[in-house]
Amino acid sequence: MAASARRGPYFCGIDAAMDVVSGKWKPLILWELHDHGIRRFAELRRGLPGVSEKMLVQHLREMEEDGLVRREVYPEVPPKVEYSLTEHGVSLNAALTSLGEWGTERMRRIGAEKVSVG
Amino acid sequence: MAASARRGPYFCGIDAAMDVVSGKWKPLILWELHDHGIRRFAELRRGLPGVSEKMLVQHLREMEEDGLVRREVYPEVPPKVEYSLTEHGVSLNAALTSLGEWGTERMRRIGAEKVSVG
DNA sequence: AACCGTACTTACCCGAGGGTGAGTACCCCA
DNA sequence: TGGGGTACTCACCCTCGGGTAAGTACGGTT
Repeated sequence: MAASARRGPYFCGIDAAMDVVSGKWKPLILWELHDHGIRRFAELRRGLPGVSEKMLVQHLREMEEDGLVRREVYPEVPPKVEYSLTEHGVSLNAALTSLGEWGTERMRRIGAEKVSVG
Repeated sequence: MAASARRGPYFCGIDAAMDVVSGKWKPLILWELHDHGIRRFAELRRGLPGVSEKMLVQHLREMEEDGLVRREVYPEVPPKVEYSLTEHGVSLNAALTSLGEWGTERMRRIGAEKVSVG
């Protein structure tokens, strides 16, 4: 508890949306889940080069709380947990596409590099 | 110097766009300038309830560096500085509208309050 | 018996982002 | 003469987001 002071009050819609997406890895998680449909914890970890397990768990939990991500646990002996997007997660992703295009255009403009997976 | 480690490398376009918008007041500044066209420093300060002068200057400078904001100084005796959006600022604002709509919808869903201007 | 892989939790630490409050130079107005 | 308005700068402080590293319970592999 005392985890987050989220859920407003907000200045505007942008503010409310940013609250949910702010976090170093959240847009990437969103994209990864949108791209693959369903991902297990370790798959996500491998898909986000550089993320720590702590942050991945933490972000996933917050996104679950915010209704963006669905978490399904299989009570098997080697643990198995599957993550996927809810309809709200999907629609958020859609709302982010134009921003993504703007960012891509900006990267082109300023000649920024992409992070390499190494 | 040593001001910002911005300008990538980025994971993706979202990342590049978020870099430019991340900052407590930046989306609000963007909106305020889009809404009024041209604003002076003190007008912006009054338009963003709660912002400190330090943060306002700092954000405006970064947004100027990032090519979002145009800063015009009039060498008058009571200082006069006018801020407005560049074409990149305008297009970023446009790219943010769908996100803003998503956020507004989310506020409605969770029943979040708006910040009151007092 | 030792080690890897699953999906985490816990404790600790650091730097940056942001807030507070003061100072600056000049003018206008009461 | 003093207070308010213009647009800032500077120094200090403090929270918190994020990183590192270790521990956990269980089984399959070598």
